[in-house]
Amino acid sequence: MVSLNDVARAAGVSKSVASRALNGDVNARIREDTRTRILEIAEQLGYVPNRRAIALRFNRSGAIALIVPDPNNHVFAEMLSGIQQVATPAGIDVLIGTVDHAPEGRDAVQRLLKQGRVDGILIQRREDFDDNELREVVPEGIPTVFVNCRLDDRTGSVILPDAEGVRIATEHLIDLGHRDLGFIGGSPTHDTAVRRRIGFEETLASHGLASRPEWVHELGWEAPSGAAAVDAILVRPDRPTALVVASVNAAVGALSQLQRAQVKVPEEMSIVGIHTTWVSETVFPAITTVRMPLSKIGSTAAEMLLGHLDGEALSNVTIDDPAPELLVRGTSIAPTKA
Amino acid sequence: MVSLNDVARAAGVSKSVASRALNGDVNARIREDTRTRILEIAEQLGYVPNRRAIALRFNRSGAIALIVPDPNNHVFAEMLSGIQQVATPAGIDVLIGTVDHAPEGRDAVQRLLKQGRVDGILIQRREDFDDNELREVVPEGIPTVFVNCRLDDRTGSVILPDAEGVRIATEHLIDLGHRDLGFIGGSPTHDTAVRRRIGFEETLASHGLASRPEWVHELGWEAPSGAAAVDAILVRPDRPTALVVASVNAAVGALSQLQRAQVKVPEEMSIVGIHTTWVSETVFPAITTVRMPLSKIGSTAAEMLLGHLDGEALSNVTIDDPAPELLVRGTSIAPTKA
DNA sequence: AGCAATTGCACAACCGGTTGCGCACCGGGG
DNA sequence: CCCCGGTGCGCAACCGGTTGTGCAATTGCT
Repeated sequence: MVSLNDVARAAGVSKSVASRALNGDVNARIREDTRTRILEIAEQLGYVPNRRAIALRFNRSGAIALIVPDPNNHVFAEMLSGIQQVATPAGIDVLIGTVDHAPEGRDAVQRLLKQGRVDGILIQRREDFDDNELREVVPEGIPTVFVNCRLDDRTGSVILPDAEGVRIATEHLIDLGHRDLGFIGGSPTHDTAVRRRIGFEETLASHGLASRPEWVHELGWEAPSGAAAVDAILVRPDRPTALVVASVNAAVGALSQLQRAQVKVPEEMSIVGIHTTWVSETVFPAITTVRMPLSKIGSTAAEMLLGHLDGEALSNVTIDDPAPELLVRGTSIAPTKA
Repeated sequence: MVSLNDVARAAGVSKSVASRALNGDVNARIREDTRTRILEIAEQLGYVPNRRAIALRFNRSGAIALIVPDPNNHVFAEMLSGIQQVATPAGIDVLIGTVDHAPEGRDAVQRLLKQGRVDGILIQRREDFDDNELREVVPEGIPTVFVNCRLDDRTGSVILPDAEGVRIATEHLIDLGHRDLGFIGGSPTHDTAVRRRIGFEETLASHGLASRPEWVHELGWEAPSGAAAVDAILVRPDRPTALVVASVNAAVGALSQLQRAQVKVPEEMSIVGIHTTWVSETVFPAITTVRMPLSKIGSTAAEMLLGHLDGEALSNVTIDDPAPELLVRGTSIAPTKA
């Protein structure tokens, strides 16, 4: 590796002049020909500043960590792309990590910062983390932005318009003529899951409809939970004619489980999910969903974190632009007269 | 952050003694009580060595990069878990990156190393990278292990038993009685795709069956490619009774497209895919697949890279333990007599 | 007691950058 | 001629560790 010293020596100047020339220091007094000579030699030698030295000098690593429950998740991938859109131009690298339950998880996350590997973290709540556990993993004082989740007494979060998204999904079904609606939600330990369920209940209420507790199942966001919720609904003698599923993976699980149970979708049961992925677009029938601004949540969170590292205050933001968008596919039609 | 200096000062010793005590330097001559005092104080102060300083001193960052075509991919996630299993205990962090086409992609990858952000890279070939482009992105001399792909003249690769996996899939169908087999493969620019197609052809040949070129489509590994391949097969008057699909996402695409075209799976068309994910297990019918040792490929590649960074030679390895495993699900049955 | 060997620790250089400051040299004005 | 200010550059400290070496104090031996 060619170092600043190598450049300086080749140019016949000292490290300091070389550094100032390469950084374009306007206050530096350097003869024009010296400056260009240094730049040329640096170019020629392929000089690249050593991040490790910079990191030590400025006590900044130039990296942030993204802590996710499960990298095997499309929602995460779209968020990541938004994060990279902000981080990469800023010269910031992104490190992906997962977090176990405390105390191992807590230690791992804190080590990242204490060791100076990263300057701050973006963290997505695990579905099975309650507030206390989340608080313990990310103690106050470490630069953190919560993504797609919120911890009540903490600032620094970016969330989606969850209630609004669910309202759009629910009203789509109501507009089609459905009156008997079920809800398959995430685990209620997760604040996002709670917001979505409330969005469902409120939308029903605003249309003068009642929520049927036996049709509301909050088991989790992944496919098996969606399938289990369908099982729980199908054992009952009376069924809803449509399901609002508060996640896309659970919607895939629900759809498949309905097909397994020989319930025709959408003829006998409509489904609307939240978020859209290649899977929900690919399966047959493709799933009607509400697209949420996932990429935007990533970019906004990254901007907030980077700003915070530069001294700006954290805040709690809800992404409302772009607005949630209904994507009508093949799993939602008017209820068939029985 | 508490530094070594802080510990030394609190213990009333010099940096050097503190460092040697904390590192358990056996050659160091330190009085026993001094040593324990230092350790206690370090513990008490919560001292954690600063990685940035270590990185600068040893010219090692303690991180590796995993370059993938698309983090939104289950295959990648399982590999990542294998990598983390090796890297984490070794104190090595993993940075996830993607790579564009040259020259931007090349520059981005090389900057990671030149800047000293990472010590080496694990790279998975993009489906649309030919040998030359891959070679350009990762020039000789930078510590690299190719994962799930191989570049002929380069050492340092870990691949799957691709031909063997496809053989198992193909023979499963032949054993069921299928004689008319189609093949949906990845883009032939990718060496893995080529190995799998060859595995298909050879298995057919070894059973005295002929491959029908019009039933062999190598469009890509993702769901839309699988769907497109199905379209291409269905337009013909004669059809195979079963499909070997060389990836799992394309298998999902193929299954859904068949359902769209009202072709009953598995009654009218069987499908066997390669790799298994929650999607292939969830959809209805669940897809019969061959599980490949994806986690192992990750751990093996990580071990090779870390070993190489410690001076060991690179090699080209095929993972044959655990062996590929046939998972019979719902998309493969004996052909129905027409 | 005298000398060598050993013990216990501190000093300082180094990794590769950035940056405050000082110094030599130059030209211009009184 | 002297002084002053500006110009162009180098010196050295610093970030936080590791490590070769030096030096005093203690110990051991005769």
